[in-house]
Amino acid sequence: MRELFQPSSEQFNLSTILGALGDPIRLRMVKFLAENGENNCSSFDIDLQKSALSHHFKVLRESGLINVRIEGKQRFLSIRTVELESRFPGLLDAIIKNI
Amino acid sequence: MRELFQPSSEQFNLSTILGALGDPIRLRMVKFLAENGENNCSSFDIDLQKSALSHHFKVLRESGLINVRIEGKQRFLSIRTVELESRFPGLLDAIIKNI
DNA sequence: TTAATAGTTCAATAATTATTAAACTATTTT
DNA sequence: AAAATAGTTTAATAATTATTGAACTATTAA
Repeated sequence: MRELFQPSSEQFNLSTILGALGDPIRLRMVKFLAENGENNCSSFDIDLQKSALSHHFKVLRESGLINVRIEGKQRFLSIRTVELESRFPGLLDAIIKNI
Repeated sequence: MRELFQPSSEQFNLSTILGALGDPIRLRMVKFLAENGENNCSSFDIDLQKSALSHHFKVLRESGLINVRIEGKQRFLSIRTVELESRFPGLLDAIIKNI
């Protein structure tokens, strides 16, 4: 499987990040990760095909919002809390508190 | 001219608001209003036709981000700071500080 | 009262994004 | 080694959003 691109925090772009969250499904995904911490892709209770879920994970990942850790045949997703906080102080907190 | 719809703060929706800001042009518009306060539509230095600008103003307005005050033949736009703060505490500040 | 100004709206098209279904990759289990 | 699992990728289509240009509305100025 190919490398999964993840931007460095200097590459983060605010409107890209807001755009990624400007979708109810992706906002739900982030809310779930904020509440439950790192989880694999199958843990999300969202009624979409796996390829559509994968698409949304990709948008979140490429925006810089989530990290993907590969372990065996699973991918564990988590919010890039530290990098987001250092690049956009206070932003993620303000969003998560208001989801 | 028809009524310009503006949602009440109870009607605000987080992903709609984030989606409205998830566009570089609209983020620029909000940044301009944040820095310069209320301004009319022609004050924005953005290279788009007036109908396209009007479209972006509409997205911002319908999301609840901006207020439109009609005065003569001009429309004065401003950020709905108070209502946004009461509905999503800390959110707008965190975004504006990071634009 | 005609023309100019400041926008909005509409219809058509272009561009982007989302969804599906099938094929694919890598890993683990049997 | 074969089959199952956990996803990703690709190609096609559907749906949404953006842009243009022209027509429109309301107000003000000549």
